[in-house]
Amino acid sequence: MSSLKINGKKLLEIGYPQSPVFRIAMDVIEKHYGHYTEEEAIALLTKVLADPAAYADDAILGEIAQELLVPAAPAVIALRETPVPYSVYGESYIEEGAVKQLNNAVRLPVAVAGSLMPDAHQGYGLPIGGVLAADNAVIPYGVGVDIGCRMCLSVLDLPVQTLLMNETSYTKQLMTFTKFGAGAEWKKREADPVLERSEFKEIKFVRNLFDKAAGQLGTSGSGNHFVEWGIATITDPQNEWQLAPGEYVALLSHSGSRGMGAQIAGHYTQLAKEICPLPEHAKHLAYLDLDTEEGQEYWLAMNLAGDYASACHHLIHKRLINAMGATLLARVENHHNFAWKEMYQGKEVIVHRKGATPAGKGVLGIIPGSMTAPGFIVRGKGEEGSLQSASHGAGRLMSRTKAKSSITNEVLKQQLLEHGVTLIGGGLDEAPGAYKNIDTVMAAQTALVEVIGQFVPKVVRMADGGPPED
DNA sequence: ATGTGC
Repeated sequence: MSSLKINGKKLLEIGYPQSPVFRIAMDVIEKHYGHYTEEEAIALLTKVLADPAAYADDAILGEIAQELLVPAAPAVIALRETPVPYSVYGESYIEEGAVKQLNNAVRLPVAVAGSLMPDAHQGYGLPIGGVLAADNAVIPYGVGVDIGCRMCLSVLDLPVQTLLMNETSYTKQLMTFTKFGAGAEWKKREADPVLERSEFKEIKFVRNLFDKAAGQLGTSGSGNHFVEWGIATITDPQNEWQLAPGEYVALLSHSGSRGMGAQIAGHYTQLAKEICPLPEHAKHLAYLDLDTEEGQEYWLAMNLAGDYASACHHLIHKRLINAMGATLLARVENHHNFAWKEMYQGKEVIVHRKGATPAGKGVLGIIPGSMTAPGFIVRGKGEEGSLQSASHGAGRLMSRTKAKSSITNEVLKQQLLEHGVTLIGGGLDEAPGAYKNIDTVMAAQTALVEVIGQFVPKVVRMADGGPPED
């Protein structure tokens, strides 16, 4: 018995789509029509392609026909040749990969304007430190994997000397009331209004995340997340709280929406990629139209994740402030991975900030440095060029892998010693040397924010160093 | 970033 094998090129010539049907057609011919000549087989396949419905119930050819009846994948959406306007702050400090990514983003059909912050570096889709305004559409990876990743600073009434002279109780409470690590959960759960939200009932995908969210409330996760005690210095006499300029004990935290947000990000970006196929080099920028059910659902889920991240910070701060018997004097907090409905040139747009601090006129924010470098309390200037945004930190100088291979434990220890910083947990990938100089970054954005105070870390807790290399 | 896979 001879066994006929159909050439893929022939299938293309007669108009077969490059889909699973290719493989199926080849297999069916080889298995059932091995005695045919190539001409006969091609004639048969041509007839099936011309009218697949007529063959749908055929015992043998039905397999091919049914695959042909599957609706074709939507055509790839082309990027525009001409970008919309975009600005770059601190261009000389920004790696090429980040600029290339923004260049794709400002060519999306829904793009309105873009901006790159001075701490920008390459990410997935939109770069970290990237800002993009879109027309009635939301890009899940324009928000990022950690939806609602944010900062929270509490300025307290504790005497500064208590932290500088004896940090024992600060360290002890940090160990008791913070929890780090991927998947970390508290054994004893706390009630919180965010867990009562109707989205947990109304959105099917979100419903399944409730248990994880309830267990992880008030935890910090891993990576660059931290909770730290330090000294805040208020420098602006005209500050919003009428605090006397000077030094205060303060608590600073950095974390996001934990597993819940990560699952939401993953689910809706997958959905976006199916609905909105973009060219390969821009595929992670897939967006959801806000007038669609999927877009609406993501918007609600994203906002829930943002509020959940906020609740996590508030619980951490409440527990630590209570444990120290302190009173809250001032608080500054902001998301830096999120999307907002804002006005731009008289029109409502969706502003994505992925690793960028909102900096509308008079809006307060906190931009952290590193575990040994100061962070800054800032007041936005409402600069339209940056879409009313600023950097979200110093930005990475080295990738995690590069930091782990080029920074030593001795160097890190020496830096901590020099700055009088106690580090609990943490890995070399988060060492100060892995980050850009925060002063340089701040100098590149004087048009975007004014500094009204700073924060110097003293006792820092992070997740233990990353998992062992494979 | 997340606890588990182009």
